[in-house]
Amino acid sequence: MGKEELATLFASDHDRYYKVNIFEEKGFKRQKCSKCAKFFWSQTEREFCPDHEYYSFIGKPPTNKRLDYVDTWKEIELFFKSNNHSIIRRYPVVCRWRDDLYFTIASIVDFQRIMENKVVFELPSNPLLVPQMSLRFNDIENVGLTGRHYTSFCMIGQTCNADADGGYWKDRCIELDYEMLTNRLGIQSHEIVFVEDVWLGAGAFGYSLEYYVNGLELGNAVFTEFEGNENSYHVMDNKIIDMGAGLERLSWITMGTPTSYDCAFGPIVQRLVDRLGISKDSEIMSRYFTAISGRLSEQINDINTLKPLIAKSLGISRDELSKIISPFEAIYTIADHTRTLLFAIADGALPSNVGGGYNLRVILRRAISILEKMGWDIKLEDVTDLHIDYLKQMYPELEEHTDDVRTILRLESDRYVGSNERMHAIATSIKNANRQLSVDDLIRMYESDGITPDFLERVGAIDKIPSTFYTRLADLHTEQNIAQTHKQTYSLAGIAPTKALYYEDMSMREFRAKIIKITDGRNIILDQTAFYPRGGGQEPDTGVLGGMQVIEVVKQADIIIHKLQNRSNFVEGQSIDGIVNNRRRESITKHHTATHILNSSARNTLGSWVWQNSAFKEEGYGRLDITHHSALNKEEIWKIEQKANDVVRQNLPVVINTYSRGNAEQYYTFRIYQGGVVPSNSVRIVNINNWDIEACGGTHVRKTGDIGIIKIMKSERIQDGIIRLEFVAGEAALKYLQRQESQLTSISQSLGSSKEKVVESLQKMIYETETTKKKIKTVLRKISPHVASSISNTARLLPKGNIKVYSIYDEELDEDYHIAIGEKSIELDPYLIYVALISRDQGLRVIVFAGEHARKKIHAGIIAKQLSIELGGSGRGNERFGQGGGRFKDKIGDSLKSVEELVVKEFSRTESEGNRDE
RNA sequence: GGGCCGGUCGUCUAGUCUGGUAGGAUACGGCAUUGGCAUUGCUGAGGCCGUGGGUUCAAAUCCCACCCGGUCCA
Repeated sequence: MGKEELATLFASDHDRYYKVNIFEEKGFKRQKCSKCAKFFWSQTEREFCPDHEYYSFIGKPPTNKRLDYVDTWKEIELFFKSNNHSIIRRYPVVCRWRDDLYFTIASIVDFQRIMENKVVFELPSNPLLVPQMSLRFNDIENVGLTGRHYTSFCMIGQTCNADADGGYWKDRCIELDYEMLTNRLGIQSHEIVFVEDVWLGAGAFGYSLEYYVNGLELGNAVFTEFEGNENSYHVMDNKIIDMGAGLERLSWITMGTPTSYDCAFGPIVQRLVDRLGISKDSEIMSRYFTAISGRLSEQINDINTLKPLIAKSLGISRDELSKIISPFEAIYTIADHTRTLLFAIADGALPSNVGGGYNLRVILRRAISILEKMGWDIKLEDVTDLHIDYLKQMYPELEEHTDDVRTILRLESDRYVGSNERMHAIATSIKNANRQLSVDDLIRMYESDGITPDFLERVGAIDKIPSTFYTRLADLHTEQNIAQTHKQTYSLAGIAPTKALYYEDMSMREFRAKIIKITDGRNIILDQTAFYPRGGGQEPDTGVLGGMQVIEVVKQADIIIHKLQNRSNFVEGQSIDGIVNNRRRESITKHHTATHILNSSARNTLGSWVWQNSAFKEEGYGRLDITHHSALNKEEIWKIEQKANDVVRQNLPVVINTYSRGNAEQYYTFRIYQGGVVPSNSVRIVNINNWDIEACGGTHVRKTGDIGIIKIMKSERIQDGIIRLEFVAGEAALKYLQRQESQLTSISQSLGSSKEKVVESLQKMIYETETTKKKIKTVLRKISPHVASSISNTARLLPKGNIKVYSIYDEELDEDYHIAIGEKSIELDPYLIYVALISRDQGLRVIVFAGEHARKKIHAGIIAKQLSIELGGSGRGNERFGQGGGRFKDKIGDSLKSVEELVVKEFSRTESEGNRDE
């Protein structure tokens, strides 16, 4: 079902879907927009829906209240609190509870969990209100320019499950919103317009009412009533209201400032304006942004084409307008970008070149380049401090991250400088080389070095940007194929959840259970089991079930499936005994608890931006990927290891309890989601004496001392922003250390040294090898004239052309020697042909030199080639020098004999050719 | 998540397509010119061509894997 059909469906019964009590009570009438045919409700007669209106509130807000950003929130918070809503702390902007999103893009996302490809809603309270900071990067170009676009904004989420305790449906929802607008914000009710719309999501849909004041959309109440598809749908058991309203806009409507940025970033903008000494023409600004609001539409979404038109209507030149507006556009953009970075970094995201981090790096560099372009000496981290100072009233947690945010911003700013220097160096070399660049060159430079054609044009490396550049670039990115990982699933309809004995008693290794179902003779489902299934990065248990080997255990929903190595002849209903491989489970368990300890140890050592990215726990070793901006050095690794082992030695208790998700999140914060998405309503919290607290379904030791020792084997940067630690714990650590020692022992034995002095001995050996190499070179240089002259004397004179031939087979010296000697020999004797056959491990090498006179008749390359072919290989070269080789060592004698013959033949050939030429 | 680019004396780089003695610049050492310096000339030292495999008589060069750095897109 498409959006249009849905709209028709709901409009056909608008009294059922859109009419709410308050409309009746307050005299709102349904009307049709004469421009776009949308239906809307308002108290006054209107020709158009608010989509076609100017922002008439700019300069003259429709209320007597003036509420800045934070005060607007406080007002709304108070209102909903007094109407039985729980006020929920904001969720992180980094969306750790959904695999399909990097960032939280709307308030409703907080309460959505994906379970088996279906979205389910889980509200920690009902009804509730949340000031959810949300990040969106799809409209970056308009940020700072339009007065209302952001990369981050606060979406006030009024969320309600209509069918749960305390729930309400559309009448109450709109009544509350109406009251909020009129009583709390003081807006005249005849200014409010509700527009009918529909909402269509994955597997669910509903209708919505958007509310506008003076052309500005303030909020949208979505009523998700149905689930299913066009062919079959039904009313949901738990209908959901998702009302989202932008705090920036709610504040803006009361303030009537030129832009909403003046509200959201009020004190920040003011400080920057003061510091930079910018003068403000409020009159022109108000008129300009009012004009923008009316003209910016889907037809004209490029603000730059609008600017000349607006300048004309304001009666000033384009330059004059630009002079007034540009500094503010810059300040607004910087304020927006820094606020987004502040929230993202505080919540544990890092700028990088992959994943969501890329968006952060883009806006960070964008902000810096604006600062550069304006010539302003302002640091991003100073702006984030201003934000923190303002927003801490609403979001006190930001203050804890002040230093960490500064650290990351400084680091990234420095990286930008480095990358900028590289860009300039490349541009300069292009300019100096005076090379013409093709469109392909430009595309390659952009994609692989980040050098934009705009930059090249600005610095004068190219004359102008080829017209085809952007279309070519767009073409390159239209085709994208996304690889889907396929997971094996079993049809398990009607099977009861397996009782997880491994949770009830983590020490249980033997149990008796009844077989519920068998497929393939190999996949066994039991009524209960002590086998831990694969999950959360922990490898499954192995062991024995009814005498058969279990090689794999997986969990699908709440059902655990055991895979046997071979087909069994068990029957359903039979009772069998299970035995879990104890050694394996113990070792995996130690590695798992060690992962938690290391994770917190890394965060304490490195900084609060460290989160677990993923982890893997095997019998023999563990792997922990953490988010961190730079590769680790030896000292950092040692520190992390040290702290982790301190925790082990303190023998802290590991306490596991189950909480409801809402309570766990609000009490322990989102730090608990290190392992990623938890797909259930109750959360198992593993608490290592408050050193580390994580939501985790894995098996753990009772006390940290049980781990024995944790040893980090290595760290590597697997991608930008992610560091992998590989480690061993318990017995695996001991084995690792023993292996290391035995290697060290054998190295020191080979060196004839002791383990204590092995480094010293090795360095000495390397030094000796190097000096020996040098000595050989010197010796060769010194003796080569003497060897050359003796070669010249012993060479045999050929019957023709005064040419001498020297040939040798050498089993001891290498080609470097013969190249040096050959070179020297022909220099000394211009009539000489020097041929060396050199033995190698397998096969042999041929070196041929021809002196200055000899080469007039004899081509060294040809001699080398022919000799090599005889020897089962091939060769090449020029008149002076040729080389080649072959495999047949047994033909050396023959070849050596045939050298003279070959030379004579070659001589006569060139002789006759020479005659022909004459 | 999907791509792309790069890694060669201390530093900057040519050579890679098309396999054949790794070359230049700069800094460094020595000698000469000079009262001294700048300069200039001559000369010397400095390279497991990121690592490991493969192909080949022969690999900086071609193929594969990995490591390190950079970058674009979703």
